[in-house]
Amino acid sequence: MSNGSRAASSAAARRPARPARGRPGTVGIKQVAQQAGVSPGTVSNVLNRPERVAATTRARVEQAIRDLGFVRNGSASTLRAGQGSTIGLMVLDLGNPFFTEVARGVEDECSERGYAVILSSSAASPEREERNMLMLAEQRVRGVLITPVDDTTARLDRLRDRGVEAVMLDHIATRPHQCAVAVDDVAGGDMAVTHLLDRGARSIAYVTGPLSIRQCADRRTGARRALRAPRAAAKDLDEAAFRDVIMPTMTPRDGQRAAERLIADGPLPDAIFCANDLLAMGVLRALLQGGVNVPGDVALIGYDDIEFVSAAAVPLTSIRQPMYQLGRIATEMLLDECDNPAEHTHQQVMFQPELVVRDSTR
Amino acid sequence: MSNGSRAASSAAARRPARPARGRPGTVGIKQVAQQAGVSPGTVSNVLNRPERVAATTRARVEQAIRDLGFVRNGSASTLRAGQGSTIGLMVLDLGNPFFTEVARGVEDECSERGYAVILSSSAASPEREERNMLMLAEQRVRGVLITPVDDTTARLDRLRDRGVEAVMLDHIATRPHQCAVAVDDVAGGDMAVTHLLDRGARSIAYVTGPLSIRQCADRRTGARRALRAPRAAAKDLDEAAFRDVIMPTMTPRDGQRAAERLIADGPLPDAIFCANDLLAMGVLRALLQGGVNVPGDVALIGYDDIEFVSAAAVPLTSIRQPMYQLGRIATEMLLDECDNPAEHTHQQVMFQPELVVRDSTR
DNA sequence: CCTGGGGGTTGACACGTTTTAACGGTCCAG
DNA sequence: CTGGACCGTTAAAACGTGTCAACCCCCAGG
Repeated sequence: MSNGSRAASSAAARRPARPARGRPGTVGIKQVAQQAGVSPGTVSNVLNRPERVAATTRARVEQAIRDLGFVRNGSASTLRAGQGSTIGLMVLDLGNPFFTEVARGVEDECSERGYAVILSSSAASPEREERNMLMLAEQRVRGVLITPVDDTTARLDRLRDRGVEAVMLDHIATRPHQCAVAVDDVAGGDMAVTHLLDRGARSIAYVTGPLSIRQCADRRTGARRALRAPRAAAKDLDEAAFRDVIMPTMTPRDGQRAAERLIADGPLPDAIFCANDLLAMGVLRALLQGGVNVPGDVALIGYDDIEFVSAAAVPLTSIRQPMYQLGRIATEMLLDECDNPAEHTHQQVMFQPELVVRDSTR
Repeated sequence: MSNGSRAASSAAARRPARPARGRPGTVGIKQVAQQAGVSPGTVSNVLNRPERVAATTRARVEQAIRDLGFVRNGSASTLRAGQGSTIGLMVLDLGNPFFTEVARGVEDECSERGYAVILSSSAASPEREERNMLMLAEQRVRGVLITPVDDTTARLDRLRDRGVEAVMLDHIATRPHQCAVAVDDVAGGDMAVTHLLDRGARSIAYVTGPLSIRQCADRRTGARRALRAPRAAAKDLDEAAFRDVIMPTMTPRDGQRAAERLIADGPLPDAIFCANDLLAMGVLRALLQGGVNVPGDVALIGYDDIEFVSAAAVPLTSIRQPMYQLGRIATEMLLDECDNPAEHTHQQVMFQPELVVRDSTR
């Protein structure tokens, strides 16, 4: 479908015979030892506990390492040590900017601490999640950061019995002996609707994806909570002022259709709250095309605060989630758990979202 | 900065003592063999060449594997075999939707073929690239997909000498004995400007990032080529109709500033070509705010065709790059090179971009 | 001069798997 | 009845590193 036509300018050169210097990777700890005139054990010490070896010897070994271009064999280390220095990251959907930002945080933290990240996407399929989890287990990852596709608790417990720690991402832990990092979606929904009420809205539509998605449901719960709060009661408002528009998916196109439906169905609400910035951008477009003034006639607020909403025709107010931080903190917790499991206490960190006000509600 | 306040609801449960079933991961091929009443070698055969072992024996072994929850130790396999089944993916910037899409393609292809992906970001820093490359080498990856931060050819050659194959992503190979996959940016620039000319534009501004970025420079080259083409000459146009607006970075904010400058500087061009959709969205916003009609007064075209441009106030025409395909094909080429290096021919595949016309040039 | 001690280094073994040559058993053909 | 071929299985030797007990040497103290 979207594949550009491929023009192979493949003049293509036959691979030249491998350089004569022998099979690659043959430079091991032994060769280094020989070159430096020490025993293999000493080389290993230089690599892992440099303080135990005399400065002059160390220098000699390090020189030999450089001369020979030695690179430590991670498999052998891992095999011998019983544990490696890689972690697994299993996300729901690589196409979603949310997970991309999380991944960025994870990668940065790992890179700084000398860990490697094995990336894996379940693409929301339990089978694929299962398959990739097995692969991670085979790789003997130190731990796993996972956004579970459904209730994966049983699988995670099995993993942990095998020594693979896990931290759940953007998901509440169902068991106490489990780390989890999430953002408070109920608070986010509350925050959004409270803001709309403060701006004078007296009727609100909630444009969302399926309520079977936890995030959509939680944000809705928060929204309705805001309508029961004293602040709303003082204005003589209640949940009757609230209306759902449920779409099957959460793309801009869905948002557009939702707004068209709202326009067709009769009197517009004062404000629209979208479960997602992509939906919000679609809604915005339909409203503008329909001659509706934003925020004059209808105020609009999205969720996630992805980069692009500030560049929309009317910059969108949104609820910001600390996505990058989410990744970093989760990684920190996981590595802490790995490094000293003895005194590690399982935590369930809940981040608070943040309201970012822009023109669409001003 | 952007970290939501963290509210640790860390009632936190002390980790329960490890289940008594002994150290985890202790289930090896030996235990399976004992349980099934065969020798370790047979278990290995069941795992790797099932056809060589009698059906009944195989069933017995498989049952034992299930009963014990055995998971093959990848490190040991890799150590013994001398090569594993992971590849490295080194991108320039995980925040860029372009690389995200590429990564999605890579991950899908690998997942299907049973490979694991180690994700790594150089964040445009040569030091970090070097550091992470070392890590990949230690992991004994089968090969590397890399978007080089600068001229990394020397490093890549060293890698290849150690048996790590490499395919360059979105970059032209400088040596023939090297695989590379890229998109033809010159053609893309040509395509964009040709389209603008066809629509009747007689003066064009090119809003771009630094021309030291290859992509920006190539697209510009293509744009100017279009102005020298017969089609342009027939309309009595030449390169004088072309103007650069160079910004330090390529965010929506930069685009906005660029457009403001164009408005301030005097007569607007008939059309604006942006090196990037993010820039284009900023330009669009500034134009609309300034009361400029798009496409009536000024036509606008972006580059990349990221998902959001179709949801902009005026849906943007853009040049689509087959990002997902780029990742898949590159992975295919790399794995092919790994699987039979003997008869592998190095290819340099150049994808052709595609024009996607929307309202902003209609 | 002898002894004790300690820092520095050594060498052998273990990690879990794959591989290969050798082995025993079975069946068929001579 | 016997020799050989074939099939399935086995035992043992690697892969490259980390660990640890033992060892060597040199020096300080007796």
